[in-house]
Amino acid sequence: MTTSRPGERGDLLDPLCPVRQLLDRIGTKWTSMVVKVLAEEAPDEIRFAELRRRIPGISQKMLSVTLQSLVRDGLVARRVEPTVPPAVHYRLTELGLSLEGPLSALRDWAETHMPEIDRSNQLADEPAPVLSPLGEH
Amino acid sequence: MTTSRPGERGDLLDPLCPVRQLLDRIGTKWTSMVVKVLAEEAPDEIRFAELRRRIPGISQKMLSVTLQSLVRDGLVARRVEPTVPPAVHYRLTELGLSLEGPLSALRDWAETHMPEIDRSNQLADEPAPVLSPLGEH
DNA sequence: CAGGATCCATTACGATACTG
DNA sequence: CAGTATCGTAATGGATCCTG
Repeated sequence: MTTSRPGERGDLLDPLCPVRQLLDRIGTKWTSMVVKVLAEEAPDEIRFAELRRRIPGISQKMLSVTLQSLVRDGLVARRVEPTVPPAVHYRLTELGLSLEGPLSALRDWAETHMPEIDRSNQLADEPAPVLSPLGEH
Repeated sequence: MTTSRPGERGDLLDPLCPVRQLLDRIGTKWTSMVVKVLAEEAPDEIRFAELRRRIPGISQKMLSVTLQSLVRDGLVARRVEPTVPPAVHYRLTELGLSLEGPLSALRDWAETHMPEIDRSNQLADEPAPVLSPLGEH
């Protein structure tokens, strides 16, 4: 997301507190939604195409790279059935499941309070309020 | 972060679930750390320079834009003492404080489990393991 | 089916210099 | 002191085309 990862160079002086590292992973555009679907709608396993269907707007490529990242981080397990064509199944690992707690807490907060944040932004966008509105008749 | 904000165009078709919107804000590089310092080390208010001192590595500019974003979102309040030179104080709003709960839960998870994620990545980096290690003597 | 490879637009971030 | 302005770079994400 914001701190480098592919380059792997340049973050030599970063504090890199753990939460920052974590946000660099789950903060990418589709990750939180992929985890959510895996947690809430995939009791057992789910296939690539089915997962994609449940995430409106995600492209094949983005789902692919998002899943690869999650697999690499050990949050998601990938199982290939060597048929032709292949069938690939994904599920949360125990580690991934353990993340669901804090993550759903954040989701709840967001659902409750994002409207307030939106309102705050709207206020900031409006032209500066007139102190004594004499100009209006 | 990942979904547009300045452009404000192009996200016409995004699902934009609340948690995504939230992560776009708190997921930027310095935001979580600024909130943390405000929550844990600034019982009342804290000034710009003092805040900066508590966040090693942040530049003047990045602290500035991060704070502006937080103020605009209504998570942080800004108070200016009109002296010369000016003294500007920041503190979390109630909304910002209410975010601290979920956020610290995420922090705790990160401190506990990031090492596992790191190990998982190291495993992924190593050359593929030999199935029957006969080549080693 | 489940990706990989390319190309391209936008953005986030950093470094530096300047100001009321 | 607390910013703003400008510039350059790297990286994210989208669209499109190709394949075992």
